[in-house]
Amino acid sequence: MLEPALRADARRNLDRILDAAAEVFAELGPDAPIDEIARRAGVGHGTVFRRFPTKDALRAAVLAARLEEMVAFAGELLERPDAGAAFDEFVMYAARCCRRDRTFFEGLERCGEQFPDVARGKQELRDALNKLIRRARREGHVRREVDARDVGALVGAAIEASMYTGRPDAWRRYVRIVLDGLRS
Amino acid sequence: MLEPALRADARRNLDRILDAAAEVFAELGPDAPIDEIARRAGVGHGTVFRRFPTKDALRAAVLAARLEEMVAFAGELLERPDAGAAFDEFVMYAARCCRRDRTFFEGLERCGEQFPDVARGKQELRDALNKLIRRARREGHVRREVDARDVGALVGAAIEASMYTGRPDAWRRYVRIVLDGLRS
DNA sequence: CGGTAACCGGACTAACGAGTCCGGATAGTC
DNA sequence: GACTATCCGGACTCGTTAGTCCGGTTACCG
Repeated sequence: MLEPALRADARRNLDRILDAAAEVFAELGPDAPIDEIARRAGVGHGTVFRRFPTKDALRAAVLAARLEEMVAFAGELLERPDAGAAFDEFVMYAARCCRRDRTFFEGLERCGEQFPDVARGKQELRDALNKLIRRARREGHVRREVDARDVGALVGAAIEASMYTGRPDAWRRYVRIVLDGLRS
Repeated sequence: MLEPALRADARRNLDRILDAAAEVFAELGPDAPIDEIARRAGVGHGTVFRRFPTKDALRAAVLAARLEEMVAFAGELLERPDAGAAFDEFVMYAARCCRRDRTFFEGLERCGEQFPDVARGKQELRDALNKLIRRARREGHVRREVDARDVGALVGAAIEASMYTGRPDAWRRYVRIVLDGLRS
């Protein structure tokens, strides 16, 4: 980044804001009030708006960071010899991400193509996941017509489902049901 | 109901409000503004509030009506000889309901136990669905530990998922994947 | 240290949506 | 057709939240 080196206090506050935003969005969903984020970051809300012109921009920044992590992890899994296990592991990992942050999935859709970082992250994640799927398919571990979008959607759905039912521990079971369904 | 016979105009407006509410909630989600409902019903919003003291109450009325329909349909399916097919058909029917109205599932959770009509409808639906599941299980059509809550949540979530992905036509495929997963 | 550019926070505006209320209109009754 | 209980709609209040702005403060650099 070619930002002209943020002043030390500004840098610190920016980090705090990002952390707080991730936390608050995760807890309260994508419509969480900015004031709550500022409060938790120990900062006036004017400070939030100087860094991020709109709430959408802040959401996008949080999402982009998370996407980057996921892409990196998917890359690691592509090195694993057992394609089926790698696929399953990624799905479980993605499920945990969705679980930690119910904003994640909904946010991805909302941010549309408006934010280049998010758009790029989405594309990279899809590409990586598609590679995992193709490998797993060769081993008969995933049924034909399924692709990254489908898997993403269904996993997100399973997590939301486990929230809805008031059985937050059911998520593993639900993800496994979906994995079985994906097999054929 | 022992309401002392609504005046003709009042009755007409009440019906319009309920229709409009169902339509608007379906389109805009459970946070849809009351003003929009009033506008579509061709009525001032004061009129809406006289019938339903809060937005929650209006939502509850819409939900209760829908639940009643679903319970009736489940009852019919229990007469069918082929338990597996009946179960599948109910799931597809429920999916169509969720699809028509994205408020439906989320609304059910929000309305908690606050509204007796909704609570009763939920219970009746769960009971009926559990009967369908038990019958289907005897035919090996549904795996062990699954119950009505699980099925409802997974189906609802699968529908939402198909919306998110920007592939609104994928819902049949997703529901089928879930059904396969439920089989074992 | 002192000067200055950058930063901070909170008071402010504007928009929006839920719920209240009352003056005027209307349906039903005799 | 007139009377009255009921209903209607829109103007109003109130609370919430996104986004703006500026007076005061603080970190960096020489």
